Amino acid sequence: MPKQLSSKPKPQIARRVLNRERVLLAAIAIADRDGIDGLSMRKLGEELKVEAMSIYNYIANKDELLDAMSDFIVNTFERPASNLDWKSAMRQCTLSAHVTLWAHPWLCALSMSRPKISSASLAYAESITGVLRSAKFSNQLIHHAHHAIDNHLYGSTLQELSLKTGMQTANPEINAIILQQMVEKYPNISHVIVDAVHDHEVEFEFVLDLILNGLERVRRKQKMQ
Amino acid sequence: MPKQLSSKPKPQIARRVLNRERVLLAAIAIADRDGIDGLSMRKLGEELKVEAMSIYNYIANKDELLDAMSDFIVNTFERPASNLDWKSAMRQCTLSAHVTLWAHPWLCALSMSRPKISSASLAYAESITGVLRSAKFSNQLIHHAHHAIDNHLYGSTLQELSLKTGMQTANPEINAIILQQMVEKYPNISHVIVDAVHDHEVEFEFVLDLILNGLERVRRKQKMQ
DNA sequence: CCTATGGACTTACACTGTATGCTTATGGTG
DNA sequence: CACCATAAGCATACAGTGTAAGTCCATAGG
Repeated sequence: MPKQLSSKPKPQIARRVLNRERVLLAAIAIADRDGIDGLSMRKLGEELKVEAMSIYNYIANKDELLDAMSDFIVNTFERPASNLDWKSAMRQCTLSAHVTLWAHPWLCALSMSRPKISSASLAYAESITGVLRSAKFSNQLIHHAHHAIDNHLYGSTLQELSLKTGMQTANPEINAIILQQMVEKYPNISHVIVDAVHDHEVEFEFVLDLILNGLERVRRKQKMQ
Repeated sequence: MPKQLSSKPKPQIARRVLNRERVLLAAIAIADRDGIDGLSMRKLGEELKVEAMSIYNYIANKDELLDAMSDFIVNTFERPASNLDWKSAMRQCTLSAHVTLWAHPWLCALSMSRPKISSASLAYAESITGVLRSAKFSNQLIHHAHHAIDNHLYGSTLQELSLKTGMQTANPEINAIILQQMVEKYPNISHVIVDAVHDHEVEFEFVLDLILNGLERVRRKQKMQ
């Protein structure tokens, strides 16, 4: 029975120094800085100037925290523009997501290794599905297209990232020795590797266009029937 | 100063109950059965009827063990047949690898999250590169093709697997509620999802063919110039 | 002012990988 | 045959992990 008619503005509760968003942002900051393996509950507590166990007032367990972190980033993905044709729209938002994934190198492995039926992923999928429906894709083809693009986005980026850290870790001296042995053991690779351009972005866009063009071709064939 | 001229046949050493292969096979068996998270050094020791620390006489550390496990499986990948055209050969060996990856659900995430410059991966890459060179792919296109196919193989399979375990974990009752909410929140997805066929194998082959056909098209265009 | 509440803290437990040092069975040598 | 260096396997220990359970106390509501 509220005494005042005014809606309670702040149900402020005792000594609230933490909140879910602060926890989330700190966790993401640590993961960005030290990698996902560097994120432990104790370290997160330290960052928040709080004991590790206090965090459990805002999250059920670490898995839920990881899910929430993923969702937080996925929600920032650029949505496909509605004023473009389907291919340009998909191309643009996928390249944008690609950049975002590079900014949070832990996200790829996390999203791929756990089932993503999160609301964030669904919301993003919903917007994509909308674009493809507008372009008169068949339902089956929408399903295939979504799978193909989504997989390329996460899969390729993950491989790029793990290759990057592999290069950083590797000893250049040892690398030289390996390269020497390569020529003997792997003549085909050696032959190809010298004059092929290695650029993540070019590579990513090439395969993306391969997929998009292929889908467009199937779409047109279906419309004729 | 060897007394005998005969080459020492067996430098057999004291009380050898373990060897690297036995360790590897046991580790793979555990990972297949209990998942990669279920594989701990103590559990592996138990399986081998040995104390955990004894295993370290055969591997440097757990990371090396994981690498060796991956290599072991990758070495069993079916190589592309040399008597087929490049597309059929690639299609066949990729589908075969797909089956192998399903048999060892831990392998995908492992291979993708660590840099794979292992000799096993290189050997497989070498055979693929050979096929593409025979088909007169340009060096740049070989690089793109390898990336595209490899990524589809590992990426798609990983997504399939994580979705599978997601389904197994999920409560069917809760699933029904979610489906109800879906119709309201995600009309596009709901519309599409009902009459699209969900079959990993079909899906996988569709995107694979999308990529292979796209590559063939680029190849032909390059040959004309 | 008093008290119920809930957020932060403390402690503790079962795990993990692995460094270190010990024990003991064995093959090679005198 | 006796010895012993060697290394395979063992036992212990440590720092780290996630988190269950219980304590303490600042604050908001009556």
